[in-house]
Formats: sequence, structure tokens, C-alpha cells
Amino acid sequence: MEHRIDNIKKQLHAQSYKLTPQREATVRVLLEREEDHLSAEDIFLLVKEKAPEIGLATVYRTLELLSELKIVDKINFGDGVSRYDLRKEGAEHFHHHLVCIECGSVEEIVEDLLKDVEKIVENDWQFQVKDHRLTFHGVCKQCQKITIKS
Amino acid sequence: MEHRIDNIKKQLHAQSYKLTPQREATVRVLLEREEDHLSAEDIFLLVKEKAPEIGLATVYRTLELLSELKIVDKINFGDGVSRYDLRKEGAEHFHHHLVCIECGSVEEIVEDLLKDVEKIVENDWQFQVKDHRLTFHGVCKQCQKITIKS
DNA sequence: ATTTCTGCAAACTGTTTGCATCGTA
DNA sequence: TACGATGCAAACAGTTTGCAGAAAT
Repeated sequence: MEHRIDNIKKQLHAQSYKLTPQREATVRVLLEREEDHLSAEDIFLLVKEKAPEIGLATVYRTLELLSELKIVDKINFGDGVSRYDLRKEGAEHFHHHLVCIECGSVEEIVEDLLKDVEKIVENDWQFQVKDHRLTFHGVCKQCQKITIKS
Repeated sequence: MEHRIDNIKKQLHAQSYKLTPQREATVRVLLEREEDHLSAEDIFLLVKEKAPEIGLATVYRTLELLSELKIVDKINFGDGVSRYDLRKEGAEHFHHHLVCIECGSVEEIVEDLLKDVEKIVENDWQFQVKDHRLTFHGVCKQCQKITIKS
């Protein structure tokens, strides 16, 4: 945990940004809730518990900054809200998501399943891939059981 | 073209919706600009050229309806705007996109490159896939050339 | 002293909703 | 006549921006 904060601090410093208390509080929330896919508002409320003076605009600005530095990835599951997801340590590519259309849960796939597909795209379409977004929409394990029961 | 309109008309009727003049005008714009990835506003302006009385709300309502019937797919490339993309005739799955981070162009991949990945997800994660969204971000053919030149 | 960052409020953008009206079964 | 569909304007939600003050270098 602490070493990840340090790491992020270094990445900020490398681009001559500071890890201010507000930014640190935001990053800590992201670390603590790494499994979740929080919206800016969610993050704001959680940060506020630790640092009540913080403003929503600062959270947005911090998230934008972290996005630019590729420390977090901004995703959008189709509801109008942006969500922010910490990159896994050392991950080159953004991980994939499984969104359940029944219960709304979001599961993560950390394995890169797109290596082959990416090669095809680079060869056949001459497109130089830098990043990707892959989301599957469907029914999660739990909801499949429930559907069978009912 | 006309047979596709007819087809959509039938799909609407099957769910007891009507293909009103406004809806038809909207669908025609989508057909004419199938290659593009238009926002609601874009579509509104184009529809307005043919049917100046139409309101933006109607366009939104039409697009929502077409989305529900899976005639169009709603996508979001990360700028805050929803874009609407006609499903290819008979396509089961949504096609993929290549978004160029230099020039913003969007290319489509109609081939389903995810068959294998989907199998893996269904087997290893017990997740029943219904649909997917796959977008690659990177540098398109044209922009690669330009970058080399400069 | 200069520059960066913050908090607040106001502004903005894309989208949705309420409601009176219109069109058609 | 009844009901879905429309146009308009107002409402809304999420996000961004301008600005004056605070913090850090």
C-alpha cells in the first residue's frame, strides 16, 4: 500500500506535479477500493470522509491528472457516468470487464486476452494499437443460478 | 436501402411501434451515414435538413427506441458523447472499432475477432456473454505515415 | 515572488422529462 | 375517443471553468 503511494508520488514528481494532501487522499481511496469501479462522485464522498474540506472540482482535476499519467483508466459502461479504475501495477494494458446486465456487478479480467486479436489488427488493418477497451455484457455466475431457480 | 427501411418498419410493428415520419427520417439519416459514428446532435441536425419541425427530444426518443430493439448500438468513445451505430444486417454481435488518437477517425471491424476470447470467458469465468464492446485506441494507417514524415 | 493548487460557485453540455397538442387507429 | 407520438421548454446530472485565495518552492 505505502509503496504504491510512493510509486505514484514518484510518477507525479517525474512530471513535476506534487502529491498534495488532497491528491493523496484521493489516491488512497482508489487503492482501498481497488475492486470497485467508482464514479467521481463516489470518490468525492469517500475522500470527504477523510478530508471534509475537499471540493468536487479538485477530485475531478486529480482524476484527470491521474488519467493523463496512466495511473488510472477512465471507463464508461454506458450509463452516463465515468468511472475510474487504478491500473494494476506494471500493467501495460487496461484490463477487461464483465458487466452483468441483471445485477450490474462488474468483474475484472486481469489476464490479457487480446494479444492475438491485437496482432491481427496490427497486421491486417495496419493500425498501431496503443490501448484497448473490452467489456462483455452478459449474465454473471450468480445471476445465472437465480434465473434457473425462478 | 428501401428494403432495410421496410425491415426496420417490420421490427417496429412487431413490437407495436409505428414508423412515424420523424422516425423514418431519423432512420434514413442513420442509413445514409452508416460509416459515421454520429452523436444525437449530429443526427438531429441532419434530420432537421429534411424535416425542420423535428425536435431534439424526438431524436433522442427514437434513438433510445432503436437501441432497445437492437437496431442501433449506442457507443461511447470516452468523450462525453453517446454515438449511435446501425447494426449490420443480420449481425449478432456489435462490431469493433479502431479509434485514432491522432486524428480522431473511427474505423470499423465487422469480422468477429472475439469468438475465441468469448469462449474463454464463458468457460473460465462462467459468464454468459450476451454482447461486447471492443475498441482499440492507437494510430491509424494515415497518421503513421504523417508521423514518420515529420 | 512566482507558480501551482485548491475551494467555491457559476457555467456548460448532453440528456431526460412534463405537459399540452397533434395524428391516427 | 383514446392512445401513442411529437415539439417545446424546463429540469437534470455530470463535468468543467473562472477566479480569488492558500500553499509550496
